[in-house]
This record gives sequence, structure tokens and C-alpha cells, in this order.
Amino acid sequence: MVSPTIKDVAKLAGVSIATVSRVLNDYDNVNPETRIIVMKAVDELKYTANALAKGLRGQKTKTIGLIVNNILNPIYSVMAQGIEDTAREKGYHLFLCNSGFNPKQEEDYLEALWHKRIDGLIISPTGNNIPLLEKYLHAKIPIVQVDRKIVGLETDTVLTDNEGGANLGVKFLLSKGYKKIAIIVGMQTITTGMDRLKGYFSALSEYHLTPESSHIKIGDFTKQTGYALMKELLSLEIKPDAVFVGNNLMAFGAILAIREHKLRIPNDIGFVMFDNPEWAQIHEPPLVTVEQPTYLLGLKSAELLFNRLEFNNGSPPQSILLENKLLVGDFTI
Amino acid sequence: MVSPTIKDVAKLAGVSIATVSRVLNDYDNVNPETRIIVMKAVDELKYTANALAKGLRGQKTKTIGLIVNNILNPIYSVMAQGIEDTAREKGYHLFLCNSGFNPKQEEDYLEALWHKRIDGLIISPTGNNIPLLEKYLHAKIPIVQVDRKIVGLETDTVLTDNEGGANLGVKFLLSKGYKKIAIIVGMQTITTGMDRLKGYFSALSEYHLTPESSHIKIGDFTKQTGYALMKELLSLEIKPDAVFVGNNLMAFGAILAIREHKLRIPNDIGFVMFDNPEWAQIHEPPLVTVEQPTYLLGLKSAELLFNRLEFNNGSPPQSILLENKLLVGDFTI
DNA sequence: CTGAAAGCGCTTACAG
DNA sequence: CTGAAAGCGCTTACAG
Repeated sequence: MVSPTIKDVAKLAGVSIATVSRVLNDYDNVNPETRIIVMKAVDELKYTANALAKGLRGQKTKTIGLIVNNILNPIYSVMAQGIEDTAREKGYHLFLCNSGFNPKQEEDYLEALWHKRIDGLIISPTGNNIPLLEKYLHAKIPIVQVDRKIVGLETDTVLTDNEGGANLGVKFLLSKGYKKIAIIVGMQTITTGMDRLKGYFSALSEYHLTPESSHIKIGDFTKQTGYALMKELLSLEIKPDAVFVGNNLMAFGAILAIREHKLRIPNDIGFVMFDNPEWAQIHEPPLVTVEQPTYLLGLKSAELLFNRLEFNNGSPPQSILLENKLLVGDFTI
Repeated sequence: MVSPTIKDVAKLAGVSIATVSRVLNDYDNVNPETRIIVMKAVDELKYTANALAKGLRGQKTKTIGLIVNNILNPIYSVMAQGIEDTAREKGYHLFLCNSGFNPKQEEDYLEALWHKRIDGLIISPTGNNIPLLEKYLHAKIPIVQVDRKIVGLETDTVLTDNEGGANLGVKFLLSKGYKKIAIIVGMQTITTGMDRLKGYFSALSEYHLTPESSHIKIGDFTKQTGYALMKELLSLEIKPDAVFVGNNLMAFGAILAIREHKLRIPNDIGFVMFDNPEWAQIHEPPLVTVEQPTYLLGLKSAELLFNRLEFNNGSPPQSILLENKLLVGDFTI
């Protein structure tokens, strides 16, 4: 009924449980014939190890934690997929946790994962809970920060080039002749907010333009603020002739606002957005987007983590910066 | 450095580890004063239990497995969110697994989760691996099937009313005067394919119409088949004047095909789809959709599972059927 | 009400 | 090359 244990295998094979353990873990000091006998017993009983006992006694649980801010955002679900695929290949499992941008919830998860004895952690951090994260590091549990990085917490990191991407997007608008380009961008407390605004500034300055302060709107990455801030922009005295929106959710809200005002893109107003959700292609005409390599973001962060896990060396933290791509109306199924 | 154990607490409190365990597990046979002393030691050391040891020795791991077919489909990610929220409330954690519609991958995960000693399983099954699933049931590990159900595997189940939803959608087209309504629908081997086709038939028959066999296209729920089958429909002798598409991904492909043919919805062709992804609102005009309560799907399945876990009764399997809603162009942020 | 002890299923020194 | 034994951190009968 219950699963067979190492004891059952030992009995069937006529050896000690220590020997079975050695065979299962591929130790080299085992007689080849003994190994065969044991493996036969393993097959016969369809034995597979109890993961809890292994984790308790040994060091490793073959489990990693993944904490993201919002799995409903395709950015994160695609990323999660990249991580899961890699983990699967390596024989690891994933505890999926959603912080909902809530530091307290993140803290709870960090505590819980600690006691589940995860081998490693991939996190897109809220920005708080630094002591807890450091506790992991002290315990030699590797952490990879993905998508955003906490300043001062030195771990392996995988980010996309937020500044470069925003720069590309804004320059596209400039190249099309728009002169009064507004921006709706995320909080200036985190890299994905800050760096995208930097890219906006650098693009304008390359064109020798001065940013108009009323054209800079700081939202919180949600549809709601995207909508509200776009409405504000459209009711200004000095109306912008184009807008760059700093993520997919705010862009969605902004589109609704633009539609309410019966404006057409690109004739009435220029529009470029960060992220490339599928609805950007459904829009007519297809929207110009800055696409982040989200699957790769997951893949690379998993690779960094497994690298630490397998070669447990003390080499200094690595940072990977992935390129973002400007997509102009091409689409594929 | 390492976490404090029950032993450390016992030493600090001056009692045995058995007593500490009793306090922690809220047994009633503990002297109130002893309880206070122990709790103080727990606080002081910031002790929290090692989940692996608890799982190995006790019965429960406070962990559930979730196997879905494709986390990238918002249907499943929203559902997963509903499950995670509920699990979190109950103090459980989630192993997230993606089968990718691949029975072999599903099998691997079922094996792995078994050995991680999950307390319960929520699964949107591929349709195979029945023996493995039965092994769980024999071991009294409750299973909830969600979104789809394997015929003959009797477990708690949460589905949406696929037939009713499709019926609503097709009848909407009929009510608008379309007469030659085609359907692109999923495989007829699973409920979400079969029942939606049934709804199509029942709607036509309510209007005393006979289905035209060339207008019935069976795809596999992917964008690719949606695109290809829509193109087939548009090149028929007897062209349909409307189409009902059986899920969000196929609908995406179908829209691209319709756009290639320069047809406008709803004037040139009627269009209603199952599922309500955000891009349906971005389309101009907003598409008519049959919305599944996906968050609720997750919530309800989690509730059924925790109900089994907490009241471990042997009551017969329950089935919940959730209503789907026809959305006609209303949209909200 | 409390403690000593066994045991969950493993891995890992320690002998031989 | 192999086995007996200790121990990972808990829970749970069994005594008292």
C-alpha cells in the first residue's frame, strides 16, 4: 500500500540498507555485482526515495523556491515557465509563491520556504526583507534576484536592460517626428521604474530636447494608474503628441483612456510601450513594443542558481543583463 | 547559524522535547504555566518547526501539488492564483507543475509529488496516468480534478458549464441573424472539447437549424490550429457567415486569419469566442466572449480539497459546475 | 500533566 | 567493498 522503503529493497536484495543507499547515490565503492542485484530489487519494488527523509538526513531537498510579485502578469508567468523547464531538467521542483508586491506576504513565504529547506531561491524582490534574505546567504543557500535588484544585496542577478529598452522606444517616437513625448512610468523606488525613466531622459537628450515636467507621470505599474495618468495627460494645456508607457498593465489602461478620447494611434497620438503582451498585436494597428526576453529571464536565472548549487563555489555574484528588442508591427503566431 | 530545533527550546524552557511538541501542536494536556514557559522560549529563539521532520514523522506536510497543462494560458494562471490564495490562508504551500499536455511529463510529476508526500493534489488531467492517480486515492490522498475530468475517475471535481457556455455564445450569433455559423473547437477526447461542441449543436437545434459538416473544425486548442482552421473556413465554397471559437488560443489565431482576409467583425463575419482574455477588449470592436470564472475555479477546487483535508470524511465525491457568462462588449479596467 | 524512548526513512562516518 | 549504528528533527504511544 504505502511505498516501499530502502529497508524493503535491502531485504529483497539481501544486503544492508547502507549498501542500498550507496548504490542509489552512485557511490563508486560498490561491487558491480552487488550494484546489479540492488538495482534489480529497486526495479522490482518500483522503489523511489522518500524525499522528506533524504532532505532531513542529507543536505539537499532538490527543491527551489520562486517568489514573484504577480503570477498573473505574463511577464512573470512566462519567466516562471522558463525556470520550471530548467528545474525539471535538473530534477528539481518549484515552490511557487506570489508576494503580490506585499513585503509582509513575501516575508511569510521566505520564512516558510526556509523551513521547507529549499536548496535555493529565485526571487523578484519587493525590496524589503533584506535581513531574511541575508540569513539565506549566510546559510549558503544561494539566491538569484530576477527582474529587479535590491541595492546592496549582492547576489547573482538577471535583469533586462530597462534603460536601453526605454531609450530605444522613445527614440523610435522621436525618429517618427513626435516632439512632445510624455511618459507614464513605474515607481522611482525600484529599478524597473527608475531605469526606464532614465532611458526616456537619455533619448530626449540625444535629440537635444528638454523634458517637460508635466509630461512625466509616475504610476504604480497597474492598469488603474495607466488609465488615470493617461487621462491626465490628455487634459493638459500643453498636450503631448506621443506617449511612452513603462509596462504592459499601465499600457492597457492607457489604451482604454486613449480610446475614450477617440484618438487614433499613430495619427492622433504616438504610442510605444514596454513589454509585448499578445494584445499589442490585436490592436489595430499593431502596437510598437519593447519586448523583454521573459522566458530567457527565467532560464538564465535558473542556470545561475543551478550553477551555484552544483559547483557550490564561492565565486563573486554574477550579473546578467539581457537585451530588450524594439518590435515594430511584426507579428507571428 | 542553523535554525534552532525543538531540543534548543526544550533546554531553554527546562522541559522535555515531548512537552515542547505538545505545546506547539496545541494539545490540551499541558499545564498552562508550562505552556507559557515554553512559548516564551519559542519566541526568544524564534523557533519554527522543521517542515521536513514534521512531514517525515507526522502525517502531514502542509503541501499540495498543482498540475496544470499550461501555466502560460491565463485560464490556468488565474486559476492557480485562486488556489494559491486559498492555500496561503490555510497555511499550505503549492508545488506548481506544468504538464504541457504531456502525459509522460504528468507522470513524472505525479511520481515526484508522491515522494514529496503532498497532502493533496489539484490537477487538470491530461487524461492518462489513471493508475497513478488511483494510487493516490488508495493512499487516502485527496484529489480534485479541475477544468477537465477523466471519465471513470471519481474524485471531487470543479468544472465550468462548457456546454451551456457554448450554447449561449452560439445563440447570441443566431439572435443576431447569422445563419451559417461555423465552429472551431478542441479535441473530442476531452470534456472541454466535447461539451462545447454539444452546446453548439443544441443551440442550432433550438433554432431548428442543421449543422453543416464542413463548418465543424476540430483543432487542438492552440493558436496554430485556430489560424489554420479559420483559413480553411474562409476558403470554403459555402462560406460561414459567423464562427464560434472554442478557446482563447484558437481564437487568437482565428482573429489573425480573419484580419489577413481583410474581413471586419461583426459586419463581414460574426465572431464569438470561449474565454475572455484581455485582448478581446482591445479588439475593435470589443469581442463577444463567454467568460469562465477562472479565479473561482481555483478557489472552489482549493475549498473542496481543504475540506477533505480537514474533515477527512469518506463522503462521496462532489462535483461543482460553475456558470459561464456571455460578455457583450462591456469592459472594465 | 510530563518524560524517556522508539521510530519516520534516509545518509554517513566508523569499523572491519 | 560492506554492515552496524548513530543521528537528522520531529511525533506519539507508553509509563508514571
